[in-house]
Amino acid sequence: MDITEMEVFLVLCEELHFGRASERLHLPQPRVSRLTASLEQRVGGKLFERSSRRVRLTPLGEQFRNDLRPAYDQMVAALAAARTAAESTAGRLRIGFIATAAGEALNRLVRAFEAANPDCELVVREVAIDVPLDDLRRGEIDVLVNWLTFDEPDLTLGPTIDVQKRMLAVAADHPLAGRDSVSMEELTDYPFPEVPRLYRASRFPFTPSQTPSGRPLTFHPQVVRTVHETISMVARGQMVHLTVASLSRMLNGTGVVLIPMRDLPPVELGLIWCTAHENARIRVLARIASGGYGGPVKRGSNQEDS
Amino acid sequence: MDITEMEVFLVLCEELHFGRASERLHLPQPRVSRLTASLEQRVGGKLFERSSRRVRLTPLGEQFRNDLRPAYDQMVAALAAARTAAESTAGRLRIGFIATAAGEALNRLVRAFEAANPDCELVVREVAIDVPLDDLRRGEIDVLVNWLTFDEPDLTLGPTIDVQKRMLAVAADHPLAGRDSVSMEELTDYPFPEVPRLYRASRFPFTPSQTPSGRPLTFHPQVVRTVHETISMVARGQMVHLTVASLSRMLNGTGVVLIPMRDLPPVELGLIWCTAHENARIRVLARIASGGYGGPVKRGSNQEDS
DNA sequence: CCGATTCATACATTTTCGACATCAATTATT
DNA sequence: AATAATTGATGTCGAAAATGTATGAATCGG
Repeated sequence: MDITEMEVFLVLCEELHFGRASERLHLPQPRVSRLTASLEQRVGGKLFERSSRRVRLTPLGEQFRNDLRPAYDQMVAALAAARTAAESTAGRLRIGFIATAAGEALNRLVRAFEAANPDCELVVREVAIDVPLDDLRRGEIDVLVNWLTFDEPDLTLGPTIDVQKRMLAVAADHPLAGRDSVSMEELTDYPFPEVPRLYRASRFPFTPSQTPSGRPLTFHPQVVRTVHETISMVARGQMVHLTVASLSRMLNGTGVVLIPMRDLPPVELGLIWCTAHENARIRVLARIASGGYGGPVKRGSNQEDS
Repeated sequence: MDITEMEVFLVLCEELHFGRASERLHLPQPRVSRLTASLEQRVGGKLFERSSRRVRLTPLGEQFRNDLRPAYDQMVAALAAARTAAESTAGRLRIGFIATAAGEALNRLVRAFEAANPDCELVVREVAIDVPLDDLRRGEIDVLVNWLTFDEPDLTLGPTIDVQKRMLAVAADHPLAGRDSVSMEELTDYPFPEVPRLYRASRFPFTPSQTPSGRPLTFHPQVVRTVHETISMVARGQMVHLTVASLSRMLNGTGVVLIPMRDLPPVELGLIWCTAHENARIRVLARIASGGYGGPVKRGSNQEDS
């Protein structure tokens, strides 16, 4: 079954003239002859009744045209739809973010994208902090806004949209509460929330498992799932938490305060997506996000830690 | 747009394994790889997310599959239906016959065909004596049962199903009525019904326009359209008519009698169809009709006048 | 009877296809 | 942690198929 044969057949059905059909198809006329003959052999009967002076459909040809025409149109439409889906921004883009990542940087990005791509339906939703990549891999979201600390082989680390200084969250009545800054070395005896495996096995641990000098940290046995659970635990003095400066937004009246970390570099907030699921919408979002900083960064290419 | 690419794509969608897909498609595995890559380039985006260990559809691939699958199935079905229509006897076969051709030979043929091809709906109807080929060419009938006296370029003269001796129909009180036989040479002064052009420009005139010795016949100015009109005119002595022996069936009580023609060869009754519209049903009918006499005879090949 | 139009065919060239060997990446095994 | 096995991608070469140009054959109008 050859698609060219069918295209020739369908055009010839309309033109009923080999010469005109060949012009419409941008094919030499002998080819129209041969392809028609070939299709007739494939079908097993004459499709056209033709002399050098007149071309008409046979009953068989008419039946075949009636059956084939809608199928062919549908096939062309399917290809066109796929091309559109691949190349146009029209469609839907689902952005997932972890609670801590919500902030002005994300809002700016979303607004800029919406303004530039009114034909794209944008869905922005929060994803669980402990399993954000699952949503990405299952295709429930298209892009994840998270700390760029992973190095997964199937993911692309996109542009950075924000950089956050590292802070320690402690209860207001914690011994460290009044300090101007804190070093990791001082934290070995305070329990941290257990870090999901994902954040441990990273190119850049969001929460290190030991201090720069190599001493292990202490981890609280209880699993916390959301940032609010963590804040609650910290407020009650059950644990301390390594977080980012922007968390202050959420701390009003919680009895939790932030202290700058002296020996932890800032973390980058950025876009992450499945390399295989990349599409025009994602590329455009990444381009907008990167602003003047260049295009998306594939895994492996070392992104600079500011 | 290449059909092989799509077949590979659809099979790969099911197998999600290049090796198994290549087996099912009877293609070498490298070709499956290349064709998939080619389709992806055509579409403009990745259709599969693949590592050496796992193959999965991307969202784009899934959409494309959902769109393409029904179109492809429909296309395959269209081709299958056409092949069936071309090669199977299932369907409808419309046989047209002229009134004079009705008789045992036609009945036998119809019964034999019906018995052998119960899946074929047979329609047998009478067609006008003056324009039988129009019905054939317009596709209102598939096969015509008529005297094999034509030589039209677009028609196939099929097998003979009956041979009829030539008779002259005259009124019972006609001067020739009592004769054992008549010669053409005796008929120059009796008016014949006007012969449709079709029957004049033949390889073998059903009604000659002159006697064997070259003397012209006389034709009645009035046009007769059916055999019954002719019988009526003959009965009233308005004309004589060159016909066949089997017409006697219709003459009971009409006051018309038949006299054998001495110097006119018998005519063959046979099948005629549009060469371009030939199909399995027609071929089978022709084979049954020809009995032991061989297959259908194409125009040009001189059929023996018995 | 002649010329114009139109569909079919012949042949040289280019392209594609199939088979094989091999590479690169990933995972299971030891 | 090192190794073997599996799997998809890539390179190459001879064979086969498709393609384009030129030409032939049939029909119709004048």
